[in-house]
Amino acid sequence: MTEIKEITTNNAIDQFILYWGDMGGQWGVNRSVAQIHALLFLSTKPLNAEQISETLGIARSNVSNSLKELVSWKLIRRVPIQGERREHFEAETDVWEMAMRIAQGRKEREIDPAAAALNECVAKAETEAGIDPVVLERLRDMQQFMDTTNRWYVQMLGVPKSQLNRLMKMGDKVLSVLKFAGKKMP
Amino acid sequence: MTEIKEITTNNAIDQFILYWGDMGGQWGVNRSVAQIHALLFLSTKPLNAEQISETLGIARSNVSNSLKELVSWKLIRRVPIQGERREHFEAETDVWEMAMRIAQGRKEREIDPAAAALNECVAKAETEAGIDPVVLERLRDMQQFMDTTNRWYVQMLGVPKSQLNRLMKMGDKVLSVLKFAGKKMP
DNA sequence: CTGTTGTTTCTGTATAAACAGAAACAACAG
DNA sequence: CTGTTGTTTCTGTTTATACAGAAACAACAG
Repeated sequence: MTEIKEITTNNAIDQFILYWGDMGGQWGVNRSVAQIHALLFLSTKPLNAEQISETLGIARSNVSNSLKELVSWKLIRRVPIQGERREHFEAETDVWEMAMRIAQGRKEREIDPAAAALNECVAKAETEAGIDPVVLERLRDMQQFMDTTNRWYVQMLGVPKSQLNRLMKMGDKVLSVLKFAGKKMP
Repeated sequence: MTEIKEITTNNAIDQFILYWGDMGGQWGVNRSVAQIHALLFLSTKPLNAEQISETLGIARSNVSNSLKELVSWKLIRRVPIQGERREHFEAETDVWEMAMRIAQGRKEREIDPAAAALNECVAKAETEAGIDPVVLERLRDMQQFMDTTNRWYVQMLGVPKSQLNRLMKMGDKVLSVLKFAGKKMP
């Protein structure tokens, strides 16, 4: 495994790590975390912090923190290796499982607090004198939307992967099966 | 409308703007953009850049740029006002429409490029000698997952709001209607 | 108890993003 | 043509985040 920080990156694995790295950046995840995840995702055997640090050219401490974060997301797990003192890690390789875990994490860390904040706002608006009814309505719409989305989200997280897969593959065909009125694209 | 940068923020509208502002921060959107969006979302009449700048205590230039970005996301639109020289703006207030626009924007700016990068990686891996078949398989799984998700996403974006709403409200009941085998939560 | 190995927390530095204010630009009225 | 009003782009500063390296800490072997 080469030092992937170098400019010359010609093999697919390194490129994937690089891409995944700054893709993470665009999301809330920082580069180190995303790169480590990518590395473990493509690794055929568990790796320890040392190896990761060397492979990616990331400081040992940084690796340690990033691993902790990835574990908390349940995207990787500690794996005890026979006759080895130090901890090894391997990634969840089932992509559906992965996606579910990420979705779960984002829900807890971002969506739920946002919903709570919104509820607070609506509650305050309701007791507040002199608030324009139109404004109140908009806040309520927003709240309701968030609520619906959230419920849906939770339920989907509970659906087994295989069924979810099938459901998504159906795409908008579900609509015709459910015999909803109206045409596609109004 | 008070200067919402102040610490004392007791009314619901300002609080919403504040929340929305750093909620945006957690997403890819910066605070200014999100705050302006929030302000317009709750405003009962179109506002011009000047008013926004004063209300939020954000530099005129910053407001201008943020407005441009919001327009590009189609979350707000320019509204000509009778007998007024300067441009006014109003927000899309239908929350479903709003969500669709955001989803659309994120797809174009983030998901599509990510998918393209991934395809490149897989292509490279396929021509590459000495790549572990397991690794190749993982990359392909990832690619396929992304593809499925993407297609689904596109199709859902084409579904009229009312139907989407109904669909989401059904939640996991769709599964039983579709008579999928297997139980919920394996 | 002391040396060794591995992990975590802390601290300063570098990097990138957001932002204000200024300058440049455009449209128009008189 | 010139002054006025509004908009956009540019530039330097501020602020937040990521990060490396050091220090502190823990577990254990001998």
